Amino acid sequence: MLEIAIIRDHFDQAVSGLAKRNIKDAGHLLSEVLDLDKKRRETKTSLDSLLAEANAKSKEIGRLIQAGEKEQAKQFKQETSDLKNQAKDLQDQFNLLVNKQQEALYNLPNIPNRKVPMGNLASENELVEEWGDFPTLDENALPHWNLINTYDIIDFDLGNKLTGAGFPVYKGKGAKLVRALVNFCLDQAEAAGYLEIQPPIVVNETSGLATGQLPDKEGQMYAISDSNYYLIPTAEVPITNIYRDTILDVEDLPVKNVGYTPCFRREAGSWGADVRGLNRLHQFDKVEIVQINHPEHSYHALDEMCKHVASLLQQLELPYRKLNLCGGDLGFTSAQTFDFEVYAAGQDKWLEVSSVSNFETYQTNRLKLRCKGLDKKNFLLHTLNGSALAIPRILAAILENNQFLHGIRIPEVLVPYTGFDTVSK
RNA sequence: GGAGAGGUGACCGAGUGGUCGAAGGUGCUCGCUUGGAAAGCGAGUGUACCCCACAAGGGUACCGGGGGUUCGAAUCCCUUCCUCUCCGCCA
Repeated sequence: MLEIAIIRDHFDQAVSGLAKRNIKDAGHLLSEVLDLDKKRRETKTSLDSLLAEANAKSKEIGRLIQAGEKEQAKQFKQETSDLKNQAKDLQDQFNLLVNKQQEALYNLPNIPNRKVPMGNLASENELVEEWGDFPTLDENALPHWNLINTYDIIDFDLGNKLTGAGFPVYKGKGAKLVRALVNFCLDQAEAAGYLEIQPPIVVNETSGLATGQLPDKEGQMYAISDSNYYLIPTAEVPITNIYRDTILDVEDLPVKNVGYTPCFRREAGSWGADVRGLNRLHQFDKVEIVQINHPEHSYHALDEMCKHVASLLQQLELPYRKLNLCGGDLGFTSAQTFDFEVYAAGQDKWLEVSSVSNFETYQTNRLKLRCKGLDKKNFLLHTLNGSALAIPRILAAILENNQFLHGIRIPEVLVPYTGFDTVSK
């Protein structure tokens, strides 16, 4: 949720920022919010003074009763009662305005950082880095959804039997590869100073609201019936919510957490012919890095997190490209996002394996995650997160890029984790 | 799942309708004291919003969450969540 103070104090910047997202009437939307805010404050002011008067009279009643002046007290009671009735109406008005303002703010996306490029389509994302050479494959090279059958390491039919589409069963070396990748990612993050967290993978409604999955994106999460619990779509939700309603000290910063969790996504409506095999799943494994940082250092942290992701991909020998997402492609809550895509040679496609974002105060405003400054004043912190990494697509690229005639070579860095260097029949 | 107890500020812990944003203690900050430290003494020490210059100052709300009774509630009533103890069940 945007801070009302930002809209109030930097109106023009907010308008031009939102314009990058192709929101045409941004100026109109924002002035509406400011109008509501103005009314809200005016109502608050008169409500408060009414209540102040009623409180003063109430106290007086206490004194009058003790002094035995019953008649006077009786009259004050009546007066106070009237005041309270007026206050009640104002209170209702005030609550209505608060809700309206909040709703309006919920519907406004984050303001893109000024380095976010203009653009509407994914094709307009800015290529900022490219690494690695494309593998040269045999002409009989296969996409991973064929390879996994050949070597019997991942079984979609079985998953279908147990659950449904998008819930694969990993077997033998397939299962081992997943475990190896998770452990590799966790170890790398730990070495980079991240504290490992193993959170619940089921969260309540409050948590979903705080990180913004609710109320607008219910379609993304699986809800558990007969409770207000949800399966998490990413470890970001439980890990970030650890810090909901907290005030950190400057010395606590930066907070760096990493967590491995399965992630569950309904992906309602996004199932298509181009989404095969491991490219898009309803359940998948992901290692997520999260940082909470001082506003002055958050963009440095964003850079640091990108370098971390790049290092993982390089060690895994996967050719990748890094994209600075344009306004139109930017996630609702993000101020700036870099996507990492690896090249999967078997299907000749770039697969998004990591998305690293700075949310600035957009999340912390709802989370009420603040920091006590040296001047004793509280201010909102910045949150950042990124996948490091999304396992199935990494696995897909490894399988495809390292295939040879009778097997698949495992990247060297993974061998200590897998215990084998080749997948073969 | 059954029975009972309880949720108060950073922490411990008073408070059963009026002057309680909340006694007392601990912790923390600043000052005095000291060669230095400890002890001691004094002052301060929550969050959000509103007025105002985001100053000083003032106001409102908040004693797990929500609702109610009352002129007035941390205190009474309803509801919900959570914690603890005992019993049962169980990886």
